[in-house]
Amino acid sequence: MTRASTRKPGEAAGDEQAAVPRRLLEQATKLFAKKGFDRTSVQEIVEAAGVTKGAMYHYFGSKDDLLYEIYARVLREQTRQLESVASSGAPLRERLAAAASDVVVSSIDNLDDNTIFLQSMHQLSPDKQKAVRAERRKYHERFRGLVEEGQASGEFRMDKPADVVVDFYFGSVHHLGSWYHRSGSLSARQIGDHYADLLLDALRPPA
Amino acid sequence: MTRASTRKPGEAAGDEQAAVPRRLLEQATKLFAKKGFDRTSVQEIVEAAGVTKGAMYHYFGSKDDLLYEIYARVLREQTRQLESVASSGAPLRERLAAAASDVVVSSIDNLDDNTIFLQSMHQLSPDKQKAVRAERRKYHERFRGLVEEGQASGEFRMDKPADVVVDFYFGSVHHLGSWYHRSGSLSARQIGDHYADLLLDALRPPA
DNA sequence: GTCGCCATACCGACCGGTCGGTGTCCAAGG
DNA sequence: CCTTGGACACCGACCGGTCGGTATGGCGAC
Repeated sequence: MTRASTRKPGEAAGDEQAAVPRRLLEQATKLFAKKGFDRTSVQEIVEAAGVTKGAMYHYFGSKDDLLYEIYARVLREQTRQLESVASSGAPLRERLAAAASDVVVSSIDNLDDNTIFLQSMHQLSPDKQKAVRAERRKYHERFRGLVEEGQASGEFRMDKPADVVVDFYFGSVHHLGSWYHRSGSLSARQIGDHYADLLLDALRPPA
Repeated sequence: MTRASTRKPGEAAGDEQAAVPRRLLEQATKLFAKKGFDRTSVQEIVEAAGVTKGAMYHYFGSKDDLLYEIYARVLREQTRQLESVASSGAPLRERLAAAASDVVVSSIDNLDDNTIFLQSMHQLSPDKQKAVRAERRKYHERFRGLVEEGQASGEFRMDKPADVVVDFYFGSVHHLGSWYHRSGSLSARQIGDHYADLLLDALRPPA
């Protein structure tokens, strides 16, 4: 009954039939963002992905694993992007502005992941939660390094601790999902640039 | 077995034996903040409060109601505080700075409520969620009014939409719970003043 | 008596995870 | 060429346990 089955397992199958693990992750992301982790049953996920529980527990050890994989994917991508921007040869202010704007744009592009991050992280098992926090911490530290660099060079004000500034900014970023809607009049890039402006201007030395 | 029961219901009972609804709300707040709404069973709440499910369902219609009451209490208090600060006769910048700093301090004083707000709002029934959002919206609009007032008078930059600025700032505030710890070296008021400074300085007209 | 307040016992729904089995493909043996 | 066997991918019925909510009854105050 399975059509087009002359396909190597694990192989990408054009753009019609995605691999099962990917479909699972994709649907789980949507459902977790819409109803929350605890309110989404494994049954719902597998139905949305068009498979059965057997398939899911074949690829993932638990429902927790599913959530963890979603996090890990997002974190890897954001860290990669930050590293690439932060280590370019551009002037500091430009690098910080680009990093600040980019993280907004990518957060909006993947609003679902962002929402899940916000709402469901504390529902992970303690050890996996620790792993996520560690990765996240590395990201924040890299970003903080940029702020400190500007403070050391005198470009930025020094009367605000860099870590407070970083938490201040990422609070704003993480909360995008609670108010941003595609139907709004501002594009993701516009929001990103506004946010980056606000951050950079808040960092100007006081008059 | 209930001692000291010669007490009018609804009456405050010294400082030893709080009223049952209050105890329920108090313990529910702690547990929701620690484990999340869905992970906290009604059984755990009533045990922590020293009563049984019969008592809880006598005072509250559902587990949802408990959560809703917690929200409503916080929102009433924050709105009251903002109104009082915003309508004083002080200069605009002082009023906005006070409002911005106060909301940080009160968010830190009640970190549990703040955490719950962040994590569990979407688990309310749709109509109650709507009620909470409406109240919250009123709060944001009042705050935005201050920003717009400063833009109209030329004190603040006009190239950033006021609602973006407000969402930017409250994102930061809502996320305090995810990083602030009492053990840190900064007091609630210090954080509040830093945040208010960052907001006010970000609003300075660009050079 | 009856009314507010609460305890106890219990129900039905549902959920994450398991487990024995099935269909398919490929490689080796004859 | 056909057979065998076993690795892989997946199915779906089922289980133990938990949870929100309810029905009933008791008890003290008026």
